[in-house]
Amino acid sequence: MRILIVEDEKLLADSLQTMLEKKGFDVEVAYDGESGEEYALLGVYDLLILDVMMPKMNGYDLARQVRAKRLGVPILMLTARAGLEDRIEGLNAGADYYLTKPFDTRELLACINALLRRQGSQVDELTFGNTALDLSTGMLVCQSRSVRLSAKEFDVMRCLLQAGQRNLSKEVILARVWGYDSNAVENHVEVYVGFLRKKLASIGSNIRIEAIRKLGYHLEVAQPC
Amino acid sequence: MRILIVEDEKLLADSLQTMLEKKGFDVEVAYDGESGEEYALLGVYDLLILDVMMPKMNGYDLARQVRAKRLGVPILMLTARAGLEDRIEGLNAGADYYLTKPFDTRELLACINALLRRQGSQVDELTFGNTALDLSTGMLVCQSRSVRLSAKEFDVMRCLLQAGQRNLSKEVILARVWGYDSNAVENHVEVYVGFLRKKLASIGSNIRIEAIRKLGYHLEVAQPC
DNA sequence: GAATTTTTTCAGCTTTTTTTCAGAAACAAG
DNA sequence: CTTGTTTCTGAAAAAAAGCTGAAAAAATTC
Repeated sequence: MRILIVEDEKLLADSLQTMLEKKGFDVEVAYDGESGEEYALLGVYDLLILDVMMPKMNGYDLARQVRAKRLGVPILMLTARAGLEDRIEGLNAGADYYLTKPFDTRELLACINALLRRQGSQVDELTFGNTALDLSTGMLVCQSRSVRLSAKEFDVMRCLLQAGQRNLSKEVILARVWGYDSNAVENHVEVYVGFLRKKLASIGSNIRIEAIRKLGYHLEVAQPC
Repeated sequence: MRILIVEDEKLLADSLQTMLEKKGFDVEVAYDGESGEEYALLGVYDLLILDVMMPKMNGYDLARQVRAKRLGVPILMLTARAGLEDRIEGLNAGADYYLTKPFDTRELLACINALLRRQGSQVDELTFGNTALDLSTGMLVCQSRSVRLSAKEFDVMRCLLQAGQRNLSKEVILARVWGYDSNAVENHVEVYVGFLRKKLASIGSNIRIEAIRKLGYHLEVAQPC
């Protein structure tokens, strides 16, 4: 997830960069409007954070340049100018959010998440070992390989991932996936665990679904023997 | 462009409605959280404007419900609660913008425009892969070749393009194209997806309309194998 | 009002998913 | 080692979801 910060207050820019990098973003910084434009127009970023008042080119004009080039990247305006007119100008120039300095770190992060979520570039997933279940597409992903899970496979896998290393009885899985009052039997769970084990193996996952007699299932990371 | 306002202060709600209708939007209003939820989950709106403090269900929970149902509709939170924690909760609940009362009409409009712009609702062309849908002529264009889409084909294609790589359930397509109260059935969507696939192929588009069982459809760029 | 286009309906087909079942394998206890 | 139970598994049947072509109905155009 690549973020470009365009901000002339070096101190603020750098602390922002540090903070966002800690959160796992890939951050680059430009210290004036013109070089900011140069970077932004590369079109490689998932989010732009722009200051308004900057040397050489202000944030509004930079936003307009970006939009004129038809780049759809979300833009977060970050500025000390709190006036109503400023906010309106910012939004009309093509910004997607207008945040006023001084701002709280958690609020900034919430904004960033909201903007990335909207772009669909934020994935929500459950992970265990080297494997992730993408909750929006129902794909089981391990490094570069992935398989699609059917609806029931997905439900069972999600239960297991939510429980993690904790144990889950077949009864509970049955109730959560097939419903409390269905007439499904425990063999259904066994069959689906079988399906899942095959698919996990097919993408080279190190997740093992471990059975414990009379108790149920739980996940483990396979030991390299 | 359909907007749903969920707001219990009748006076405010109605003046908002009037104002937005003057601007050419198609506006509906719900006066409490529960009926708001009912409307919102129909999936037919292009924007939700939610108050936070409401009888029966608050705006945060409503936003969470909408997101839980995987609806990507933009949400604008409109509220008197100006606190930092409130803003953060709102954004994390799934809102896209947090505007504090009292607000200026022009600012609200700028926000609405920003949100709709992001959805691609105000451009005159939607593109994906090597193919574009011209919204003014209803032509599907791929390089030099193009076909005209019928009205329904156009509506379905627009939904799909707006969602892009994100998934769209048949239910939502049905609601957006045929209306939530029509007696259209899911096979209609299947038939139209069939029509669109034929037309896409006929102009050499690299867009594939991918079906995912139980989930719906989404677009992909066909890989050159 | 005839011709054309668009939309709806529907039945049958293919594919995928889910269920069923019976036998094999694994395990724990005596 | 045997026994009884539990879990695993592969194959087959059943059900569900999606696709498609053709025809009927409705709307639009000329």
